[in-house]
Amino acid sequence: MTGIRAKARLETTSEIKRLAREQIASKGAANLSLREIAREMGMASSALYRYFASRDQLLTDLIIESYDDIGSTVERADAKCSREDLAGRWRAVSQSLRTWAITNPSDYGLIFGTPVPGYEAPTDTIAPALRYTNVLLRLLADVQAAGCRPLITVPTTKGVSREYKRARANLGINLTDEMILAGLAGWAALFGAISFELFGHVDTVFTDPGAHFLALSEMLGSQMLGMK
Amino acid sequence: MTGIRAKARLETTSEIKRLAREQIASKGAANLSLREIAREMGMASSALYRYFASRDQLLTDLIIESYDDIGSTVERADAKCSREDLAGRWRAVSQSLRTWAITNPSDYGLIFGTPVPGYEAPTDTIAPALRYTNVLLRLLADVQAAGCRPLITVPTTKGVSREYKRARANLGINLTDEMILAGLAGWAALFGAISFELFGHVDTVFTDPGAHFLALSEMLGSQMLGMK
DNA sequence: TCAGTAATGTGAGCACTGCTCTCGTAGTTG
DNA sequence: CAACTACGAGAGCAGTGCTCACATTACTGA
Repeated sequence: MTGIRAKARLETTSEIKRLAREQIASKGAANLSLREIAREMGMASSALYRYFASRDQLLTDLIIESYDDIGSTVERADAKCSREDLAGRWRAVSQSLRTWAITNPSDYGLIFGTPVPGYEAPTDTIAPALRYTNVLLRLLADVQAAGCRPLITVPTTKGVSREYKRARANLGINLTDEMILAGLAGWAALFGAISFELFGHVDTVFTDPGAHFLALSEMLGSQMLGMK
Repeated sequence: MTGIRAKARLETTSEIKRLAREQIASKGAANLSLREIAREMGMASSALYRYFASRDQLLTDLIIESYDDIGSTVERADAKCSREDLAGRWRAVSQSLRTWAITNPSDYGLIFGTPVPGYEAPTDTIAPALRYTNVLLRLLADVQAAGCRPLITVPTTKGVSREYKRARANLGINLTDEMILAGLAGWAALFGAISFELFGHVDTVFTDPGAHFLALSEMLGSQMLGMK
């Protein structure tokens, strides 16, 4: 059963992934080299294909792990707060997002950066990708249930409410149009700010982007989303 | 002066760039192959190095062109509006941003996607990169001058106003803390939303992301930024 | 227990990549 | 017209992902 091979396989697999992450961090996903991994491990490059069908498969596995990592990080941050402390939960979630992104910049790039054209995200990635999303959705539901109202209204554009109706169905939630718009706006602002910071678009403007990010998330939570 | 060579050089250079963009669009920046470009042009691969010092140099040149392209697109959209029509200008700018991104997805990815670690953006890219930013900054300045006030206040976090003071100096602008925060929030939300859409993170949620984007930008402009 | 099977590692090899170097040719310029 | 320089060709180097035939070695069922 749990013989020598099964154990060795696990170890080899995770060692490959570890070295792959190292390479991606130092030289970028584009320059990930299976041969170099094999060299570092002292084995023939062809042996790697016993563990991963291709370079793309290895990358996909790393992406799934990263989704799970950010998912559990955000879940933990949210779980630490009292359920009624909505503003505190929003703060915890947004801070944990940025912290995770800064700690694992190459993983963030892997997930939220430029995708490879034609790379169809395998279905295996969908569930892990939903974990961090669900934390926000649950928070929004709790906000709505607590009677908080976002400080905004939805412009009466034809098609918008139909689109939001569809979103409710697809995501299995029951949020008002205002809440959906406000939630997506906050979500987009957080990730936009993190991407700007991580991808080097505000280097010349800020010296302490964290201070701005904190102000941003406070503003989004308390004022736009109306959390108390 | 303007001999046969000078003319041929311009033509060859732009033909290389054209084919490069084609390749990036179909196979991604990571899979851009100089040899394939040479093959398609019917010339030796080594000849390409008379025009671009390296693959990276070619990519850098493409990035600069893209910055200029998005910059002029946004400038044109803004210029079409009456100066006093602040809400109209915001709408025009944000719509032109998304339209450009959707029309040129690979260029958007090149600029706003995952950067290559260690790739130091050459100084040549700074000026073109500021063009689209400046359109927003001028709009924010006009909004402030018109007496509009964003519907938000800046949380009194220590360090934030110091940071915004620095931003004022670095960008050569004179906006209030509220306006800076609101402007950056709106900016981040727009790009966050575009990135989510383009990089395939809302595929399963929306069928017409444009409707949501319009609602988002209207909300950001009229309510968060307080444009009239 | 022991033969058969399946998992694992090897090394050669194919077709590709970016890039360099030498060498000949053909525009340009004093 | 001679000297110079820009340009293109082709060979070659070191690297890549991936495949395949071939050993070896751990597991497994009779």
